[in-house]
This record gives sequence, C-alpha cells and structure tokens, in this order.
Amino acid sequence: MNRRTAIQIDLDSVVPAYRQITDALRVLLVRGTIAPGEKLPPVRRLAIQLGVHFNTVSEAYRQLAEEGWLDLRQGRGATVIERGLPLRSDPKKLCDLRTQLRNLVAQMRSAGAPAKWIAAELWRLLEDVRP
Amino acid sequence: MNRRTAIQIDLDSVVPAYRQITDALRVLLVRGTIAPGEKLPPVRRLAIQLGVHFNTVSEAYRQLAEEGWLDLRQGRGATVIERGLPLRSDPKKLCDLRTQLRNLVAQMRSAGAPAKWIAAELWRLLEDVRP
Amino acid sequence: MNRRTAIQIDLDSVVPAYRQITDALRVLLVRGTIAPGEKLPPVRRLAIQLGVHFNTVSEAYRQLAEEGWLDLRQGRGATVIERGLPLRSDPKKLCDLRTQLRNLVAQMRSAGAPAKWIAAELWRLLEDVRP
Amino acid sequence: MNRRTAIQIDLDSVVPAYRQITDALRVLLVRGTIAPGEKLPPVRRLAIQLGVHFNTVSEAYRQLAEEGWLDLRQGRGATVIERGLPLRSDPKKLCDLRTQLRNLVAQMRSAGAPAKWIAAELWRLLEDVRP
DNA sequence: GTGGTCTAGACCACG
DNA sequence: GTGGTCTAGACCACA
Repeated sequence: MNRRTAIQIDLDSVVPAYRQITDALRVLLVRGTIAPGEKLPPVRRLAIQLGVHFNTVSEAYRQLAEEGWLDLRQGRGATVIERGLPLRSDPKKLCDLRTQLRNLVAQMRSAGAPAKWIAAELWRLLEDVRP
Repeated sequence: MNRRTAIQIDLDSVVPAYRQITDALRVLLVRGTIAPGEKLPPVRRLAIQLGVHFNTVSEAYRQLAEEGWLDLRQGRGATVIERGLPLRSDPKKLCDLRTQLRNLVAQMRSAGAPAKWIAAELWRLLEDVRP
Repeated sequence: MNRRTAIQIDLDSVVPAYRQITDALRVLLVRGTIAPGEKLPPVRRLAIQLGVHFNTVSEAYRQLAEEGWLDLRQGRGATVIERGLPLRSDPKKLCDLRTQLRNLVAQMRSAGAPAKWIAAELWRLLEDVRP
Repeated sequence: MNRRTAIQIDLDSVVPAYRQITDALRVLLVRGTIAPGEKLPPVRRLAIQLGVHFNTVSEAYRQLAEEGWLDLRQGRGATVIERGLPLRSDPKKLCDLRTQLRNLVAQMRSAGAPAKWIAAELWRLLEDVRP
C-alpha cells in the first residue's frame, strides 16, 4: 500500500471511522487499484498511520472479508482474494442498495442538484470502476 | 394524500421508522407527486395509518420542513411549499452526498451489480423525477 | 425474572461472561422456565445483578435474539418470542453441533467417565428439556 | 497410521487446526482404533499430510500426552500408552464437561433437534466407543 | 428509560 | 509478530 493507495479519514465526521476505512478500501478494491493477491498492511500499522485504534481497522478488514474481498487469518495477514468481477450476486442486498440509491438521488435533488449533474457524477464513477 | 401517494414502511427494518417516512415522502415531493400547495395528512392520522407513534411522524415532518419542503406552522397542518426545482443549492451537503454516491456505487459493484445495471437504475430514477 | 430463574456466573472462569449468560438463559428458555411472552430484565438491571458491564448482557441478549428466542428492540425491552418447539431447523448448524457432541463425548471418556455415566447424564438433560 | 485411521481437517474452519487434530485423534484413541503400543506418525510427516505447520501437529500431540494418551519422549516418536479404560478420573474436569454437555444439548434443541434425535446420536457415539 | 453504537485497552490465539 | 476476543465507557437512537 503506497502513495497510490493512501487513504484519509476524518475523525470529526459523523461517519464512524471504521466505516470510512471500509468505504475507502472498497472503492480501491472495486477499482482494482488494490489488486488480488496483494497484502493489505497489518491492522496495527495502518491504525497508526490513520491515527485510530487497531480495532477500528480490524473491524473494517472484517467487514471487507465478509463481503468476500479479503482472506483474513490469524498470523497470516490480510490478502486480497483472487476473483473476477462480477462477484457472487446477492439479490436481497442489491434490492436494499437500490432503495438507498433512490433515496440518495432524492436527497441530491432536494439539496439542489440538477438531474444532469447527478448523471454526470455517476458516469465518472462508473468509468472509474469499469476496468 | 390518496392512494397515489400512499406510503408503506417496514417496522422490522433496521432503518428507523422516522427515516423511512422522511425518505418516502421526499421521493414523492421531488417527483412532484405531492404538489406545492397541497396539505400533508395530520400527524396523528398518518401515524395511525402507518402504525407508529405520532412523534415518529412529527419528526419526519420536521426534517422535511428543515429541508425546505414543508411549512409547518402550529395548528395549520403541513403545507407543501411553493418553489421550483432546483432549490437553493447547498454545496457542502452536495459534496457529502457525492461521497455517499461513490460509496454506494462501490457497494453495488461489490454486491455483484454490473455497471450497466447501475446506470439503468439511475436513469429510471432521474426520468421519474424530471417531469 | 425471579428466584426460579436466577442465574449465576463465575467471573474467574475461562468461559467469557457473556457466553455464560447466553448459555444459562438458553437452558431456561429451552426448558420453558422462561415462557414466551415474558420480558427479560433490562440489560442494565441484569448487568448490575450479575456484576458485569451492561454490554456483556447486551451481547448475550443479541445472540439469543439471533437464535430466534428474543424480540429485541430499542426502547421496548427484550421479549421472549412466541413459538413452539421444534423451532426452524438449521441443518448446517446441527451438523456442526453433532461434531461437537462427538468430541465432547470423547473428552468425557478421556477424562474417565464410564459410558453408562454419560448416558445417564444425557437422560437427565433430555427429560429436563422435554416439556 | 493407515487408511483406517486417516484424519482430515478443514483449514477454512473457525476451529483452529491444532484442535481439529487433537479432537480427531482423541476420538480414534478412545474408540481403540489406534491401539496402545502403536506409534503415531512423526510430527513432520503428519504435518505435511495435513498441510499444516509441524508446530501445529506438535501442539496436538503435546495435548494428548497431557491427557495421558501418549508417551512423547525425545527422539522416540509418539507411542500410545498402554492403559485400560476407564482412565484416572478427574472430577473437576468431569463437572466442567457436564456443564458443557448441558449447554450443547440446549443448543441442539435450540437449533431444532428433537430430543429423540439427540438421544439417538449419543447412542451411536457410545456404542462406537464401547468395544 | 429502553436498547444500540463506536472506540479503547488488556489480553489471547495462532503461526 | 500476525489477527482476534472480551470487556469497558462515553455517547447515541428510539419510544
């Protein structure tokens, strides 16, 4: 994990630290910036880098392991699992995420974002993620 | 509020009831299904319909009032404010929502959704909202 | 929860406190000593009674809720769910428990327990549980 | 140790490897499948067979030696000790194992196992062990 | 006043 | 030296 994959978190945010870490790493994983076979830094090291308790990083890793991104074992570190996208599809979760997307779009519109702007944002995100 | 604008909530969901109500109403407001000038049902009536405490509905209305959708003066019920989209733009909030969108897209990809599917979903949502 | 259902835990045991609580309560639930519809004491009160942190009790309740014994909601306490035995059967878990039983019996034999003694113990347990 | 006494472990299990080995061997020892006077395979050979570090196997052997099953003197391999069942009885340990049995039975009932099924399982295990 | 979340710290398990 | 467990304490969400 080098400069290319550095992540940053905001301890003053209402979003819990562990979730910020999970989210940041998931983006890097989806995008392929962190490739299968690579090892993530040890929980304690990353914790020091980010200025958080190691349990906070640990929780983030555990969640990504549950999502099928990491192989996480005692004494063996955290390794990114080899697998191609699309991963195993989880219909129930997808339905839930679709609802979240609907609500998020409504919030964006409510906050004054034009439909065009939202569409443009999404294009950027999907291109980012495509390869 | 008639059949067209009926909303439904799931009391067993992990999403708190008041947020389900806020979200559902916001979608209807953004879409224009509930038009400016209309009155929302009285807190107590909607509460009974949904099977929740009236404080729960009250909280939902308050939040929508804060977002600029409702006029909530004492004893006069909740009236949808007259205003055209786009509303006042809130850059800080938009930035935050953009981050949420990024993470949501990563989660969808992580859950096995093809990029095309995500794009199609968003299309539907934006068209739904335009007219 | 009265004298009949009082439980006791040993803080010096190698078995974690939360598991001792889960185990003790599960026995009472299986046996029917704590009946469906009853309310368990609030986490904080039981915690004080047992001399542990409320999170410890909380974890125990959560686990029992996952097993389908409790309805556990914010602000509404912990209520024993109405349902008849046998509950929904979980084959994978049962297979795992069978393996555990096999190993436990081997350990008992290894510790010097005659086969007859083990059988007698089990009879007592099953009779206890039957109604 | 031949085909009859081959053991298998699951490296993906939550149960640590060394415990799987201890448990599997103890069952064979209690059952008499591995007889007194026999030699267990050398630590390194078994480790390779099972795909684990030899320390893992070593730990398993040590534990069985503590339980009085193996003679483990340096350079002479692991020999099964001559002794008849019942072995020296350890009341304190038995009490603990009885508690474990009680909790295991409750878990089985909780997972949907009928009392009859549990009894049948135990029968099989005890008969298996008797001869 | 209920249960729940998040983070912290001491200690353990495993390789 | 790796990740993991258990308990604690401050604070939050909900009714």
